[in-house]
Amino acid sequence: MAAPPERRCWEREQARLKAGVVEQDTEEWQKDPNFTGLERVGGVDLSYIKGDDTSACASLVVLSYPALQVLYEDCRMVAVTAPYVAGFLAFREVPFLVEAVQRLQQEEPKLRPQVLLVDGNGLLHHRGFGVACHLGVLTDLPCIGVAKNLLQVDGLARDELHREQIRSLQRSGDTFPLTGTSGRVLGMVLRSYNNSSKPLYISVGHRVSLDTAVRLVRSCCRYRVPEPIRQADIRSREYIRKQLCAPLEVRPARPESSKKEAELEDESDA
DNA sequence: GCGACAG
DNA sequence: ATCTTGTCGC
Repeated sequence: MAAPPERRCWEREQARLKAGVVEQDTEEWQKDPNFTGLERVGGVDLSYIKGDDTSACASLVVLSYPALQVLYEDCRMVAVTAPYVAGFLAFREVPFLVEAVQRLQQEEPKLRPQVLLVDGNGLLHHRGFGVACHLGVLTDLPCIGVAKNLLQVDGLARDELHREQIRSLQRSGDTFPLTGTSGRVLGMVLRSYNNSSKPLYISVGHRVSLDTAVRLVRSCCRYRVPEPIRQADIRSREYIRKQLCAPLEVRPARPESSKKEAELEDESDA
C-alpha cells in the first residue's frame, strides 16, 4: 500500500529538513563568475484552462546557455487532482514536473539541464520547502525558485515598507534581501528588467547558493521573467490554445481502430 | 471574526 | 493560474 501523494510530499519535507537544507553550490560552473561550463538551463511551468480546474498543460523546456536558444520542448496535457492552496503548490504541480524531467532523461539524456528554474518558491516558504525544493530533491537537479509575487511568510508582507524597498530598485540587477522575523535570509528581491518595476522573488531550491541563484536568473533575463520559465509558459499556453481550437477533429471519442497508434500516444512500458 | 495567501 | 484590446510610451 503506497502512501497517498500528499503524505509522501510531507514526509519528503520532514526528511529534508531533518537532514539539513542543501543550499550551497555543488557544481563547478556555479563557482565560476561567468558560469563557464554551463550549457543547458531548464524551465518548467503549468498552464491551466480558464473554467477547468483539472486540465492543465505541463511543460519543460531546455535552453542553451548563454545563447538562450530552445533545445528541447515538452508539452503534455495532465489531469490535476490536488487543489491550489498557498503553501502547498508542490502537492499540486510537482508530480507532473517530475514526470517531464524523467521523460527527458529517458528520451534525450544528452539534453539533461544542469539547473532548473521553477515557477514558485524554494526556501521562501512556510515550511522552508517550496515547489523548487521538492522538484530538486526528486530529480536531484540544482533548482532555483522564481516567484512573481511575494509569498507572505515569516513576517514578510506586501506592506508599505516592502513597496518602498521595491521602489528603491532603480536598475535591472538591483536587489535587496528578504529577511524574515526569524532573522534568516529567505530570498532576494530582484529587479530583472528595466521596463518593469515589478520584481522577482528568488530563492534557493536545491544544490545552489542564493548568490548563484540570483546571478543566474539575472543572466537569463531578456524580459522580466527569465527565458527558460518564459518559454515554458508561452509554449504551454499555446499548447492549450490549440487543444481548445481543434478538439473535434483530432479526437473523435476514442476510435479504437486507429491506423497508427504505436507512434503517438501508446508509449507506456508494458 | 475578517483578511491574506507562490501558481 | 485566468478573464482581456488596444494603447501609451521609450
